[in-house]
Amino acid sequence: MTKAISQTKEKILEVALDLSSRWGLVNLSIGELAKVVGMSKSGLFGHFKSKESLQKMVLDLASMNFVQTVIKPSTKESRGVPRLNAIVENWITWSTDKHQGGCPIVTAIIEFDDRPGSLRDHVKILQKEMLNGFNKAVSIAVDEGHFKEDLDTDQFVYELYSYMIGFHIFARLMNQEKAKTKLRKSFRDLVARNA
Amino acid sequence: MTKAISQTKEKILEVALDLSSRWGLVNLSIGELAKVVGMSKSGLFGHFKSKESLQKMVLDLASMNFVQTVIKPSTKESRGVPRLNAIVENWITWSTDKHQGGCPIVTAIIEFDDRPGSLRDHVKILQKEMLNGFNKAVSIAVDEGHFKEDLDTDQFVYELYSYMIGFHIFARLMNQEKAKTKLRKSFRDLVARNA
DNA sequence: CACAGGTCAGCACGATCGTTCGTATTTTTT
DNA sequence: AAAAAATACGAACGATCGTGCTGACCTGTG
Repeated sequence: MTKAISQTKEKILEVALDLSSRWGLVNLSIGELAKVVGMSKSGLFGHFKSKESLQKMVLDLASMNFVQTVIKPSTKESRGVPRLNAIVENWITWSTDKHQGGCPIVTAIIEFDDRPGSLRDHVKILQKEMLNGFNKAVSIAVDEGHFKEDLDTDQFVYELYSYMIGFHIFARLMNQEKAKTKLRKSFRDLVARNA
Repeated sequence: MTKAISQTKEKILEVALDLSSRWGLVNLSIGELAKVVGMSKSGLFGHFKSKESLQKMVLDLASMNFVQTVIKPSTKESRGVPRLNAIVENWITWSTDKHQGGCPIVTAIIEFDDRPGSLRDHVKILQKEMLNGFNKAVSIAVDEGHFKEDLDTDQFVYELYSYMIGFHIFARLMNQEKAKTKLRKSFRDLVARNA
């Protein structure tokens, strides 16, 4: 399905991801990217047939990294609340330490929420996948008896997701040290009130 | 304190605000803006001495509009929870109907959260003012006896704010019709569990 | 050894960026 | 009415944008 990616291309995408986490995917410049990577603009461009294709690949790398950092480790925790808790903790790490500019997907979400085109569609799909994953994790917690039987999982996910985005802003823009505490408390309460 | 603003300048800023709600403040182009307004690039530019000054004024207009649309009408409601409820309802209107691209400040927050400079500082100040206002409104509700005496108002504001941002994303990117219902339910629960 | 394919640099393209300048026209002040 | 200030324009600036073309170098297959 997924073809092998050359070393150079991989290197380029990593740098591009880091840059776009800070400056956004829209403003990612090929010239600037080439300068940072240390190769010529046209040489770099040759790896992607268009800027849009580059952006899409950056987006996919971001998604892969997100799954690798936030989702996958959580599956090693036991089903239900512990697993949800791991997602929250991994999100804190991901959002704080993994990129210079925080979660690159959050940036993309806001950039593309009113920018029609194939990239918006792609972001939307990735986001829907993530929300579906959250939904499933919450459903598992219901099955495990951690939450009440008639839990509105969509509502639960909306609240959890909102807390996570809120954390991004409080921690990054407002530089609030206490953002982690706030997110953790919000999560504990969310779990408690739906048990 | 604030000097009068000419009609042309006002018109320019209104268009600029609408454009930037869709495409962001960073990507707001003076040439494109001039085209939409219907005047020359240099003529428009003359009103502002730099792009940064233009962006700052757009930001201030956004802030003024936000206060006018979301905050000020809420003060006509009775103190405490009704007033908070009005803020949420006005936010839904503001975020959905007032601009082509949703709340322009949300866009700016994400754009500038990792982009050092005077604009970031400005966004941060505006946001801090807003959060302080929220905090005060919540404190009033405590005084009115709507919430428990020992309420952690910072935590309350964090959760409320997160729900509002979450609404922006669910409604705009995900086009979820049910976003309004979700935000309203979240707010009702937030109020109930802190009463 | 020849040849094909891929990788990369150099150069150039048209477009657009923010900004400056000089100038004509209008408005305000004296 | 004369002088000063504000307003808007067209043209041009250097820089950078995404993209295409050409050719050198490298690698591996026949």
